[in-house]
Amino acid sequence: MTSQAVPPTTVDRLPVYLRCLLQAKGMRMPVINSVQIAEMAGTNAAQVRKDLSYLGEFGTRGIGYDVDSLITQLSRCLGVTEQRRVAIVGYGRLGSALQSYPGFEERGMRVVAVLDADPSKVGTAVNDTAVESIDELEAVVSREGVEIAVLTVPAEAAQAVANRLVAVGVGAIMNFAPVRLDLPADVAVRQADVAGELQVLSFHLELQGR
Amino acid sequence: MTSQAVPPTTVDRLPVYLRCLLQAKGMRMPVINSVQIAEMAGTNAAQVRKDLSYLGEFGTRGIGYDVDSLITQLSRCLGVTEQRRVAIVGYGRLGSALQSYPGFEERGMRVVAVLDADPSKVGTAVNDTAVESIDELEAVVSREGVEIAVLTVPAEAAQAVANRLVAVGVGAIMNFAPVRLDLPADVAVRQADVAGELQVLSFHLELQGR
DNA sequence: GTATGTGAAACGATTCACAGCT
DNA sequence: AGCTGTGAATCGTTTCACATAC
Repeated sequence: MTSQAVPPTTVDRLPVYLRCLLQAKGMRMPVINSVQIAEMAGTNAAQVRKDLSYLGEFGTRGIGYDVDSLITQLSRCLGVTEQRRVAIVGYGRLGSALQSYPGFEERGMRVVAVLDADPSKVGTAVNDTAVESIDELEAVVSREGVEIAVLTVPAEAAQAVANRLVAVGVGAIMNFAPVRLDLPADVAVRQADVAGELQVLSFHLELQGR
Repeated sequence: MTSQAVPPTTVDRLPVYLRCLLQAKGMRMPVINSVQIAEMAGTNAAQVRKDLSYLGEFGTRGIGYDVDSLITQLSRCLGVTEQRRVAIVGYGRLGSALQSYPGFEERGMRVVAVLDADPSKVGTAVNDTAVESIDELEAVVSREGVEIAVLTVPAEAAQAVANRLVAVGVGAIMNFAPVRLDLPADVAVRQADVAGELQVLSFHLELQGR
């Protein structure tokens, strides 16, 4: 039923659509159409319809999309009907900021473990989760059933830690260290590089002679 | 000299190339070729050459690229030969993590101002920068010559704060709030949405039946 | 009448393959 | 001989426009 081969560009937009639909639900809209979704998401209606059509036929011609049912469908496609089990590896400033970010729970992400190499940080309790030693990485990942890891360790450590995560079965990694990870093709990796993003903004300023 | 119309996909990769070159410089490599850059950056050689060719002719046939001079060229294109003046707006956990991130300075970004709406945070000194009131936004931006703003305010406040930033002449905004900003076309905007990124990873897990 | 779903057209990005320079 | 720079070919994405369904 779920057609294979959803284009990557489409996948990147799905979380945006889901956010818009939740917002529409918050505004008590029972039904929404592609023009409205596009407006909220910052794209155009044709794009919205094409994107959704890769996942199935969720709309009703002449009417639009039922907000609740489209939320259900998108959540299913994104695999966030159950909370995903997330570990934060590296409890520095960024790691701790992410650990206490309230936006995760409501979007299907539960932080179930926090790891750090620094013994002085280990044992610190944050919310209901304690910081555990990175030496215990394998045990913690198994015990908690970690599915996604967020890497906020120093750049030098990132590859080694990623290797260990993959070896214990973690299939998805979001990497905040400014290094490219070399991992098996079946592991999903997203790279976050804030300084790099700022440089892209700087490029645009430069173009305008600023 | 700088040819117009560099494809956006190319621009996104330029910070990656610059990072790789700095790494090569650190390894005392005087010269590098497109195969080596590609390997470090996680692309292929043809892509690297095409990308660089949009910016100019920086290489020497039969030899490769002089590392130092390519660093200079890329830094120039990205507009980071001088430090860019950055303001962090919203001194919550994420804002404070970014404020103290050491990776900015070495990549051409200087945090010159930190703003927050909470009076209890105002006046707190961090590094050499004090947190100032968001009421003073216009004055601070002018005084410090802010070029790029990093928005780490609550989602509800993001659009209003962004409007004020643009009105005082900020031309580039990196937005961490999970809302699409509606701004004039000449303002450069990058959206960061960590929860959304994690949902994309979740999609890939779901595909593999995980 | 209205809005979806989708082939076809237009557009943009990546890869190929080689001429041109060192 | 070796590596860049680049047209041409391929591939993927977006947009158009309309048949189809309500």
